[in-house]
Amino acid sequence: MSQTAYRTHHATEVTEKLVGQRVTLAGWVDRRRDHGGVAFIDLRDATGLVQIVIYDEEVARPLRSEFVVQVVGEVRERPEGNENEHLVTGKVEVVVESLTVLAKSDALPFQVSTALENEAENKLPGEDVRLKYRYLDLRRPAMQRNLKLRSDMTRAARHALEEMDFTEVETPTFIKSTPEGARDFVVPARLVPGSWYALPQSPQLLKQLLMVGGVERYYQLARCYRDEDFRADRQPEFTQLDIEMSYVGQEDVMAMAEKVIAAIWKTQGYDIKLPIDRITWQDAMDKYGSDKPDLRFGNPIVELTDYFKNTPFRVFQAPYVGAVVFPDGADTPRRQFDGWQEWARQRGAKGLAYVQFSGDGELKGPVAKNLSDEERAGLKQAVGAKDGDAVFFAAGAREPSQLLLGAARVEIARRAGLLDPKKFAFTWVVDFPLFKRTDDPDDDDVAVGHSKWTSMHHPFTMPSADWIDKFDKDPEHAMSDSYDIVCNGEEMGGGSVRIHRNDIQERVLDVLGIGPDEANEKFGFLLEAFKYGAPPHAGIALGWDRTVSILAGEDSIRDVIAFPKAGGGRDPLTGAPAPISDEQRAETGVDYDPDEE
RNA sequence: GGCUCCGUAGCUCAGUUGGUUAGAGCGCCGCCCUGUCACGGCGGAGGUCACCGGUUCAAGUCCGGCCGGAGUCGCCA
Repeated sequence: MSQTAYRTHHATEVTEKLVGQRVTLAGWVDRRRDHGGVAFIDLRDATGLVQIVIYDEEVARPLRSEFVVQVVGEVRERPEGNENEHLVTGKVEVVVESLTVLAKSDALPFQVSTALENEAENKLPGEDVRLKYRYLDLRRPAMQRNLKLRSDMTRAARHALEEMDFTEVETPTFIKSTPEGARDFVVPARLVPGSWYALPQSPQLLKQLLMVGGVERYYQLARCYRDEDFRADRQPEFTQLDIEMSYVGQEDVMAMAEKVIAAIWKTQGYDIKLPIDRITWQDAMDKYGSDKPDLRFGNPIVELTDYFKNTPFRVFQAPYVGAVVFPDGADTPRRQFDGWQEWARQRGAKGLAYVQFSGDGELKGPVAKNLSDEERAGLKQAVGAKDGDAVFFAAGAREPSQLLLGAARVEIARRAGLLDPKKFAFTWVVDFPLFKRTDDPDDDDVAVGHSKWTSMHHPFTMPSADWIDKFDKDPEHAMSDSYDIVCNGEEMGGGSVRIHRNDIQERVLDVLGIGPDEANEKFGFLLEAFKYGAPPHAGIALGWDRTVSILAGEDSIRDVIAFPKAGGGRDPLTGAPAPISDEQRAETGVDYDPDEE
């Protein structure tokens, strides 16, 4: 790193090579160890630590944690036996000639010392405290690493895309509300009282307009906004790596995306085997009870509907019966199985039926006695269990049962410690249905559509080739050209071939219950653009925060965002959101009523 | 909006069956210490047990309410 007005070197550049040289360093006092007569300071900068030796008590005594200091001194080898093998700079130290306090620090609300980073029992403060003092939290090496990782990934993605002749285009963040399904954040338009901008949930329609505009290969790190409730992996504003291409089909986009993903993972030394495996949406649901299966481990769901078709057990007389093996779970104490019941109830299920295959081959558990002799005899083979395993069952409607089993499958693996964050299992999920049934067609909150059908992806998704002529005759079975990229049970991103013809777009909208008037009002600009020669196009968007958190091995996307929001959209640091003055409010035109005057 | 969990010192937490003056580690302040590296020693400050009410001779502890936080379901590319 280069020399600046305040330093000649960074901390970790101070190694044996510099012994005998005079250096000037600047950084924080990470820790002070004062022995009276001699004192040591760990000086921390962006690169790491180096030990400073001070013989002058007057200089050492006033120093406190997180003081910003500039140190001039000579590099020398540490005395025999005083090396610190944990530090890159552990063979040397800097003997202070002069030390300047550039800035003092009050006592900290929590400790940020690097030394505490490696101690497992050192617990982080609560997230609210971390976010209130985010600038201190960011000094911690773990956060520094995450921000650097994110930057490295961004650079790699940009580089890979530029190599493939993509053009980065910025799209506006004050737009007309685009119907993606989520609630929009809106901004009052002062100059047009009573009117509002929406912040984009994604640049979907804008990038399609870019395709019409002749930008054949577009990408953007796009900030997106959705006004929905919170989760650990959800923020009201988030970033997508948004990509769109003209004159391509599904395979072209997937091949391109694989190159980008491989380049990103390569920054951390991982070589991803290409092409990435694929699974159909139906298989993912049937085998893993999820449209984003975690494939770091096996143990698929087994369907037993046929097996139990003549069962005497009333609970299993259902449209769907499935099971998932709980390896070596037979000896689980009753209390823990009760815990699983509670776990299932929290997910909205009535419970989680189970049996145990004890070591002597006997079938135990509350469900066992309800089964016929024949069912008991063949069960082990039917579900693929072995002696010593337990098996969980779900029975009822197909999809909720599969989702429950899928969640149980992951929970079993989690408790068994099989979810290694340093192992990455990618898969494409393909062959999605075009539509899904809405639970409540009369629900006013449904942003798009007033029929019993809603888009699985979004309303601009192209039906697959063999459904183009008939998707509106049989919406239930119609398939689409869309694809999700999944890693470790998380949806990293998704995309689709888009509709570029108004006749198809209108038929899709018709299925969704959106008539021509409503379509024109909401996105007539897109339909009009399609009148003037729209090339076939397709694209994908990667949820960038989530992608970074996966590669960083962080559970929460907040740990890879410099200044994330806390729950409820609060920012504990700045206090946003906050009330505005009456004057500000009046200027926004929020209270404008066209019927007055 | 539903469900679960949490709220005790600056931070992380303990606090038994309700029982005297509410504790620990780290941090902070003072003094001592010439080879430490999560240095050490001695001393000290720091608490409306989130808040309101109730039961009780007695409440951090039990009950009701309320506020705040986290997770999750609903919701959400």
